[in-house]
Amino acid sequence: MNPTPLYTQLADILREMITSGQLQPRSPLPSESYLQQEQGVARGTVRTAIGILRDEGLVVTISGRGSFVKEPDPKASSGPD
Amino acid sequence: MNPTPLYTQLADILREMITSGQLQPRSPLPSESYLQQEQGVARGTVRTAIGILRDEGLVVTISGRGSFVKEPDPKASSGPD
DNA sequence: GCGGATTTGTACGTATGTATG
DNA sequence: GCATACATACGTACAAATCCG
Repeated sequence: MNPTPLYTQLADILREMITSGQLQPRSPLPSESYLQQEQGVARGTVRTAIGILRDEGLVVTISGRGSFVKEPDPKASSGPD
Repeated sequence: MNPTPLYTQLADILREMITSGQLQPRSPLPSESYLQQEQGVARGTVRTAIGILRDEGLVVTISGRGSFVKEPDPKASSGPD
C-alpha cells in the first residue's frame, strides 16, 4: 500500500491552516525546525512540504527569515507597500 | 559503516576537558566560533556538540555570553544566593 | 545612553550518505 | 532504479543579548 507521503500530509495540514485563516496573510509559518520537532519528521520532509505550498503560490520563502503566507491577490487599489 | 558523528566526537572532547578538570566549574568553554575554527567544523556542529553537554547537565549556556561548566551540585550548605 | 565587538540564537539553502519499499 | 525519509554537515545571513569603552 502506498500511503500518502508524509510531506504531502504535512503540506495538507499547512494548507488547511492557511485556507482556514488560522494563518493570516503575511504571517510566518512555523519554522522548519519547529515543524520538524512538532511533527516528528526530518527537516527535509518539512522543506518538501513547504516547497509544495510555494509551488502552489500559497507561501513565499525568504532565506534566513522564514516562509510567509502570501496575500491572496493585491489586484490594484491598496496594493503592497 | 557509520563513523561516530563529528558532533559526538566534539562533545566527547569537551566532556573530557570538563571531567578531567582541564575546564574548571564556572569557567567558560571556548566560544563557538573559536571551536569552529579550531576543530575545522561548522558552527552548527559545534552547537550540536555543546547541546549534548547541556542535555547532560554538564554546561549551561547564556545567550550573548557563552557556555560555562556547571558546578557539580550545590546541594545545600553554601548554596547559590 | 550610544556604538562597536563578541557571542549565542534562529532560520533557510545545499549537499551527501544511508536505508527502505 | 526511483521515491520517500532520515541523519549528518557544510554554508550564509541576520537578530538578540551582552560587554566594554
